[in-house]
Amino acid sequence: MSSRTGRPTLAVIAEAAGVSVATVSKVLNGREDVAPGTRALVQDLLQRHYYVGRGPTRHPTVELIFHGPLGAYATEVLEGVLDASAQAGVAVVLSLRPLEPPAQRTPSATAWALGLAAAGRQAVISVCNEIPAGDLAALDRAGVPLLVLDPLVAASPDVTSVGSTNYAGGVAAAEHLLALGHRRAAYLGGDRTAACNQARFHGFRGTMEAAGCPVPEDLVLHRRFRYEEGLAGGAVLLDHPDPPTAIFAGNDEIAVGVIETARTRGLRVPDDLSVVGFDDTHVAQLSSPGLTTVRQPLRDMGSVALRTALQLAAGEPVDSHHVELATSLVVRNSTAPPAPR
Amino acid sequence: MSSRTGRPTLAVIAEAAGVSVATVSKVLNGREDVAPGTRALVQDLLQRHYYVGRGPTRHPTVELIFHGPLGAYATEVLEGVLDASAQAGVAVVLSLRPLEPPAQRTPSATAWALGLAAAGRQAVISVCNEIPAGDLAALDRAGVPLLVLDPLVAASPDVTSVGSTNYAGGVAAAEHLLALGHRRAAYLGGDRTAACNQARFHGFRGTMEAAGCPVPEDLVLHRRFRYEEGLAGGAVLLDHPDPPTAIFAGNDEIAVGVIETARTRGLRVPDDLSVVGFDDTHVAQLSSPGLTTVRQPLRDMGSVALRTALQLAAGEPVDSHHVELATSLVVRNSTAPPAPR
DNA sequence: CTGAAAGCGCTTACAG
DNA sequence: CTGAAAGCGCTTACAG
Repeated sequence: MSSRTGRPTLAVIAEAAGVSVATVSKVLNGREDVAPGTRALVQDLLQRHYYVGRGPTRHPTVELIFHGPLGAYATEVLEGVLDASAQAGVAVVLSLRPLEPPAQRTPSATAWALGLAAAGRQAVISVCNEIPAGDLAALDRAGVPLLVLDPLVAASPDVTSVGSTNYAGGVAAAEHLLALGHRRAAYLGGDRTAACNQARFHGFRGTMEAAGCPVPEDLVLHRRFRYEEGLAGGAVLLDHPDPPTAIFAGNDEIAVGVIETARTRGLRVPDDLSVVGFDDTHVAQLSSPGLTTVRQPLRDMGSVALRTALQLAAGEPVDSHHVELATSLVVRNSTAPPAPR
Repeated sequence: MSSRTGRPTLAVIAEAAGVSVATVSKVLNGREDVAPGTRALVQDLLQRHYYVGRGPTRHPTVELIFHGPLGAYATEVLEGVLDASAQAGVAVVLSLRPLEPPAQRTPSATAWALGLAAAGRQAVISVCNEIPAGDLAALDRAGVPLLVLDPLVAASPDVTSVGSTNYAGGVAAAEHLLALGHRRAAYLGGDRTAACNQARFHGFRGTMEAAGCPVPEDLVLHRRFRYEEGLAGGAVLLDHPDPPTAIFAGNDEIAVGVIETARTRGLRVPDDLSVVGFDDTHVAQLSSPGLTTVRQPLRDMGSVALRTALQLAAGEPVDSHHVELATSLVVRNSTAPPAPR
């Protein structure tokens, strides 16, 4: 019947419960001044009738924003966010917001942020981006909290963010290669300005250096986090008159590109060249040979991001404005001791 | 000021426009009985004040549902859906709904569908699934239209769906291999019951047969659309006493698995074995050698799906309860003439 | 084409 | 702890 009549109203519930509309309203709004028995009864009836009210607050949503093309990285993050959101009973609205010069952006940052607030977003999760100051201010004015996942710029105290231990990951990659006996290793990274890229590089270079195997400057390349850059950057490194015996790539896609370039030159991986990636996305598993890589717990990062975003939305204090989840080395078949000279 | 006062109300707009609240309400609801000048004025003011009203209908959303783990396939579909949704001004809520036995499902189909309706979903897009009859009926009762993208079961007139020309894709794969001179080809497909898998297989087998090169029954395997199945299924096919010179895989992931298995056996692709995939996702490009594959326009399918879903939501008639977008063969380096015997 | 007035669904300050 | 009553934001049938 209630399906015939459309959505149930408070009046219907009140009628069924034998209480006033006001009381039902109180239960709905979590007021304290309701007797436990009454509350339980009303809550039960609300459920039974699939009461849903109106307005977006009844159906909380979080906006998850990616800024570039979606790849294997996005996929893992997404699964983590969706897992946590299902548990929290929050819907996730996905959107793509390419990073354009502010002037070209439509709608303006203000309209965009107000639109999100109006649509009832509890919070915004922005993945892997250097969020424009304009957007940040607009979100703030609109009262929508922001959480940055895997921030591209060093974590500022103004912005809450979740990342992984990129520096430690770089250290682990170096230690692995050193243990195998490599003394001459190269770094082929992603965007020079990205904090994660910098941290990976510094962990790697510092560890190699401390072991007496400094990474020569001309074996360090910062490109972009893409397969094509692995292809091209790998070629540059392998063209070196004294080429490296191992290459640590800024992410898995770059690593797979390097492997492909090695292959086209008749080099065998790992016999003639060792390659280490970063991320441990699906592409690392599909790679041939299987890619030794530094695993980022992207799924967990997604889950933590969502939960933290909801904390911010609820006005609860967060433990720290930036947390990092642990990376770990996953050894597969793309690394081996260097070929004897 | 309006930011201080919270969201603007109709009264604010009416005041600013010098008309009554009733008139503003009419403009908002698209009523006819408003003078064009008045309408324009009010609409302008509504914009300026970022009027947003309340209730979900002001902020239309479409629910996009995936049923398995997200992979490269999902990524492409997603981008297409998001493209179209940005243009249409509709938010996309993403969710994962694993296909479990109905009894184990929480919440029940009814509660789930009513929840979607209550949250204001204009429509549901379900990707690649055999939608349980219970869900279907529940959505229907809740008044939420459903669109299936790449349906796993043959398109029934009750359900609107968007797919691609799988049969033609199978034909194209066969023709390509035949043109290269292959006479003994195998099929390593995905789920036997999936309509898309069946269509690919039948197009392939029929074309091979018509050319006088029937595909032997023991060179046909239906497994699942996964890399691991390519690994294992490829081994079975290559273990055949009279192994095929080419394998047509049900999707790219399977194809990459086959290539890997070939490699571990010292077979070179394409010299010793040709492999054709299906989908042309990112994994086909990352594959080494680059994978020859039948391209599904997954992005376009996503866009069409969203637009069609909105048509259904608006009660507009759709051209056909099922449309298929064209597949096309993308030739890369995993196919070549068979090695001379 | 416009708006006064009645009404709907909900919330809240307050009396009991 | 409960609910009558006032009020808010919006919609709509209807009079002009």
